[in-house]
Amino acid sequence: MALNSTAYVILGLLDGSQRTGYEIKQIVDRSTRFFWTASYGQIYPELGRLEAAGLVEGTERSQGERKRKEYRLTPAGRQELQAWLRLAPEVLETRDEALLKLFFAGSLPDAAPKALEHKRRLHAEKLARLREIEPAVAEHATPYQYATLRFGIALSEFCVRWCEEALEELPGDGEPSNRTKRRTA
Amino acid sequence: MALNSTAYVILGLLDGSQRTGYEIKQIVDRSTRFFWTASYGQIYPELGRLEAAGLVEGTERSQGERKRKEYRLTPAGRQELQAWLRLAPEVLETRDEALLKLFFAGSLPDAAPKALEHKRRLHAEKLARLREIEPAVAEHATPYQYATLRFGIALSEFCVRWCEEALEELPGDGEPSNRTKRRTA
DNA sequence: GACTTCATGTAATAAGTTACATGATTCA
DNA sequence: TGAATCATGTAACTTATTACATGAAGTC
Repeated sequence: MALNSTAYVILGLLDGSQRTGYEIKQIVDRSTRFFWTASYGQIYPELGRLEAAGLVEGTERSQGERKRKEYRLTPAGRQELQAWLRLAPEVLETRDEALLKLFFAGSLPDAAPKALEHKRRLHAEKLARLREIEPAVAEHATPYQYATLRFGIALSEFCVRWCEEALEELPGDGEPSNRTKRRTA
Repeated sequence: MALNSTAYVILGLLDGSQRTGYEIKQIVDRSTRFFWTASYGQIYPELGRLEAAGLVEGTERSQGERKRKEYRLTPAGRQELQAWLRLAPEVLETRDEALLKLFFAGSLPDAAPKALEHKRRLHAEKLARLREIEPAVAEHATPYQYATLRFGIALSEFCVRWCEEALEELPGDGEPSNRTKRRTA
């Protein structure tokens, strides 16, 4: 059937519960966002395509004047989700701007500690957000969903620690004006 | 000037060396690829735009009939690179399909150990590629470039270990037919 | 002579973000 | 009554991938 990744996020979130596009977006933002994002501009058109393909089914649940369309998985949609789950995952990508700046830190004095400090801060912020949602996930989500969260937490902790250690090991650390290493190769 | 991220990868790689688009792609594939990718479809058009903006300068170095255009950084290009290095990094994104499958593992019996095994394998493969290039990087690259590589290695090791531990902690591990947890919430 | 690498580029497509437009309901 | 939240959707744009087309030079 060749669906895109957003489609599987939607199918997965609809398995067992009926949800609106808005609710799907809310859940993504509080859970999969940390390793897989989706925007309204993807979710709403994709819901339409999935409905046309018979993988989800939408029901109007408008209360009064307020429109609201709840989607649920069809048997075909569930099969599609399971078929995807059986395939070996391939995508494993990262975009880390702080690391890119560290990579090029030879082009500007003092860029390395700055990059490491910022990287540390970004991981610490992510860690804080993950810890915030932890109690709710531990109670309400599946053990697998909780496992992905614990992975995110452990990973962020590791990254924060690594940055701190790298900052300490940096030659000339502490003393701000001591910038030696330069490069022209 | 509002350049895109590919532009900075190019500027960074041209600082100190003249290179062709082809060489830039080769270097990206062996270094920044692990945290920041760029394809030919981005690199060649971007080199054209950067030249039009006066940030890089290309020189024909065709040997015989074989065309070859080497680019080098202009002073304006170097300033642009340094200005970018001074800004706080923001982008920190991950796309992890294995984690997404673990997240939805409640929708298919046995999906969780499979996802974890695949995730472990992907990290182990990445780790192997990073270790392969380590000696060359340790010798020829800047200490900052080497630092980013060591981060990649340490991170991959962490991920491999986490997957192994998670597999052990999984209820019903080892015995293949013992799949309990299901979910319909 | 065949294969690989060096080398440049474009076209088509896919994926993803952001901003906008609209409006009801709920809560303080 | 004013702000926040619920709710749907589209348009414009940016970003990125993939495949294609072309051909010289070097290697086995």
